Amino acid sequence: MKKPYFLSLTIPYVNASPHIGYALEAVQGDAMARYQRLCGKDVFFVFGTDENSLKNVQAAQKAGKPVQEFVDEHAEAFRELETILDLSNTHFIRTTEQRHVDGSQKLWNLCKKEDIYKKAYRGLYCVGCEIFYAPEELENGLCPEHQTRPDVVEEENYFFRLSSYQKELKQIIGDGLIKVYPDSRKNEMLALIDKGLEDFSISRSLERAHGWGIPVPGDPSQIMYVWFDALTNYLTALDFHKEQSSPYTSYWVQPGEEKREVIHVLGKGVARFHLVYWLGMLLSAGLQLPTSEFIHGYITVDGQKMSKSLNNVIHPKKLVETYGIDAVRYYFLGAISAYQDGDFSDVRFREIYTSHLVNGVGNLTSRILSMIEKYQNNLIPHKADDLFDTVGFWKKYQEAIERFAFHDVVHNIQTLVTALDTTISEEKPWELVRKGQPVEALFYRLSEGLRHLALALLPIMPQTAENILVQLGLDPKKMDVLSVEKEWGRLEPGTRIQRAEEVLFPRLTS
RNA sequence: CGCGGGGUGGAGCAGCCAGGCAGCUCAUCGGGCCCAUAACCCGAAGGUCGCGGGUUCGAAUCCCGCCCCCGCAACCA
Repeated sequence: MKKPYFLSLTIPYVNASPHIGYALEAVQGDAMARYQRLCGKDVFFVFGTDENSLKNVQAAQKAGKPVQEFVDEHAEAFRELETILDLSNTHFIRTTEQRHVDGSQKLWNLCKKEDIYKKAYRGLYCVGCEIFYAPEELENGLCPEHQTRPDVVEEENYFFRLSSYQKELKQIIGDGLIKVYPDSRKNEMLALIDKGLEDFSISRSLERAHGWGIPVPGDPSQIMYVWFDALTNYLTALDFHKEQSSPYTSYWVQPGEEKREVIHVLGKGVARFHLVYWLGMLLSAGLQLPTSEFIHGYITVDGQKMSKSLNNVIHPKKLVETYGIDAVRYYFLGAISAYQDGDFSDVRFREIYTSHLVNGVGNLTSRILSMIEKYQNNLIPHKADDLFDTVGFWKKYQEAIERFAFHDVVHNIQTLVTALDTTISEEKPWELVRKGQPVEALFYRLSEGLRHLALALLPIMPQTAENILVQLGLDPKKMDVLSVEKEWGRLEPGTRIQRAEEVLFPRLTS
């Protein structure tokens, strides 16, 4: 039986169309999911949409549409990322689904009674924005958006007693019971916990929420506020609401499994909610915790933060239309550090596209295949030993990808590309052929090396990788697990290559 | 004294936690090759590793102080 592996992305608000920041997370999560699947695991990979927020209500009003209609349309735009970015997610969750409503209420009810209590919440509220402001956010005491004086509003809300879990959370994160990538985020969270955790509000009045959202169990005057209605998607996607066996049982609980694997992928902005609030909620409910959390940085555009006011927001759909899915995936995974903020610029994108993909992977593939075609009559010659230390290559590759260091993974792949290119230049097969000297061993090494390259590219650029495998005369559908495929010599002599007409990455014209 | 991240050849970054020849990608210059998508390979130039001090045989790396940039600043995801 395959080992279960759960991986989630965060769920974005649907009040705007998806930008490349979300695409970064989606591609990173997808690369990991594909890698784990390659390792033979049974991967439950979910993403979805956060539709309960007041922000969505406001956006719908602005668009002059009923809220449900509005979120339906926008959820679809996010779901489109599946095809736009070639995501391999197995599930999709919308927080307006009934199973999510049921599951969220179930989690609320499971929390210890003493952890949820009512308290007066008081704050500065702007009627125009319909949000509360912290005093320091105001400009001369006025709402920065509307230039009006916010009202002092007080209402009864439910609060979650996070303060009770301070010690436990510190231990869980500090002792590495939950692995946090990268380390710097772990330290940041520990520092945050050390400063003291305050209880947080988990509901809003029905009125203030415009009646939109999930009702608090047993109190119809209150609507759940973000934490219990959004973070819970990780459970409800697994049909947590069901009493009997469900994906929740097999992927989250995994009875009898020694080493559970439950992974959240998220952005730095929501780290504290996932590593503090969410864990606190799970602890209170007596449920098992995730096992790792990977926290990526944000994307800037030409060195600046993406924002509507700067009008520099980039949408993945357009990017993919221009450069192709795999080029976009490659940039996000290889040209940006997985652990820090990264920059996107058109100039750099084109630079990477040309040097790494056109001149690198693409050119190398046609180089090798055309020689097999020309000099070996399209047939893979007899086997020869490994010239490229693929054992060492895979060791580094796996070590890097398992800590989500996709930039290292891609760098490793580039090194293999260079090694293959260098070998060709040094061995000069065309010269050997002219002189009538043996070339079979060299061609086997090159084509088997190319197979390893394609294998390594599967999580990064799935379409390109499969394309190369097909050209090598292999069937990507009939692949074995990575531990078997990464052995040298899997490419059988006599295999007929199927060289494609089109080039892998066309050169940019302008 | 709020928190975090960053400041490394022209550009973008790795290296720092566990001190030991300053590395990668791109760009530039010179050479080679002709299998390949005018691609590829080799070589060269280019850096006071933000600044000042300290520890050490030895510091980009550890310690102290300072400057600059970017996020976040807690019921605002």
